[in-house]
Amino acid sequence: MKIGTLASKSGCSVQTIRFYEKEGLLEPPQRSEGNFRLYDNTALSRLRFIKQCRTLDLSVKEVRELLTINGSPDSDCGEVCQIMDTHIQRVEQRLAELQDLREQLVALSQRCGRNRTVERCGILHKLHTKEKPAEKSYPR
Amino acid sequence: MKIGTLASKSGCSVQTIRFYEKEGLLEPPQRSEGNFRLYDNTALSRLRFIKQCRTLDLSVKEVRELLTINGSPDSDCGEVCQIMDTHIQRVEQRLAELQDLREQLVALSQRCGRNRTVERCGILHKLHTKEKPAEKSYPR
DNA sequence: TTTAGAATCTATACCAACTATAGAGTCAAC
DNA sequence: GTTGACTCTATAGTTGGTATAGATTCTAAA
Repeated sequence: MKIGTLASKSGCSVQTIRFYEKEGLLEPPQRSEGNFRLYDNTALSRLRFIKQCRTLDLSVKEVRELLTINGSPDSDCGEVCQIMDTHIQRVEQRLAELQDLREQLVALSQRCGRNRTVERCGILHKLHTKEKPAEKSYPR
Repeated sequence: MKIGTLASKSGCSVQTIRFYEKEGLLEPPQRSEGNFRLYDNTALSRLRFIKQCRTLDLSVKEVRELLTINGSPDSDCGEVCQIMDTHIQRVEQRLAELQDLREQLVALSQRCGRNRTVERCGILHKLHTKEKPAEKSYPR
């Protein structure tokens, strides 16, 4: 099948498929006489695996690692578990940060009784607070 | 004060300050004879305001809007409230997505009893599931 | 058979919000 | 006068794609 067919079967865009190839997630496929990429069902499976991983927010690098590990079926799967655990921790940390952020935002939002002048807006006032805010990081 | 001093007083890096200037958040400051940027306390306040907003994950564009609004103290603050409300909704949506994601990841992680071969790893097996996953978006 | 349109190709630029580097210039102290 | 800290501009890199441009290739109707 050509790239457009693979795209609709996988739910990835054509550009994304080419991008994954460039990133080494998909192997360079065969080419037709006219230089069109030709895929088989193995490629489709692999692409679905990749998409599944990306839906779970694993990075492209992690997906690449998982694919490599997957290529040696007899080694043990410790690295897989490791990657997942690390990822879960990342997600949980971000979750905590966002919950905290949400609270701050809601509290801030309530400081304005609405329909005030800019000069008297409680939100802007609070944002102008001089305190050096505590160091917090919201990466990515 | 020079840019390094402003950086340590504000908690922003020197490069970030120059970046904010390029992005129109900070006005181009005076320059010394040797072409060094020279800031006053007004610039420091403004930068702290910007940092506060960024800590709350408002986009640079939104911060620029807030700064503009802030420049006309007599107009009403409806736009401010609007920006905050929209932002809160965004944060809440992302929060919901992440919670869902976390559940999926934990469930997936539990499928491997650890110390298996790659071939028998429940995580990898599940990731290879052929089902076309439901459309979900985790933007940004 | 011609020809229009769809699909594909490569290469490049763009997004956000910085961070990092190179190579040059400025300034203070010893 | 020279070392070293600081600053300057300009450019590239980060992540995971998306969006072009311009050239080919293929397909289907006239």
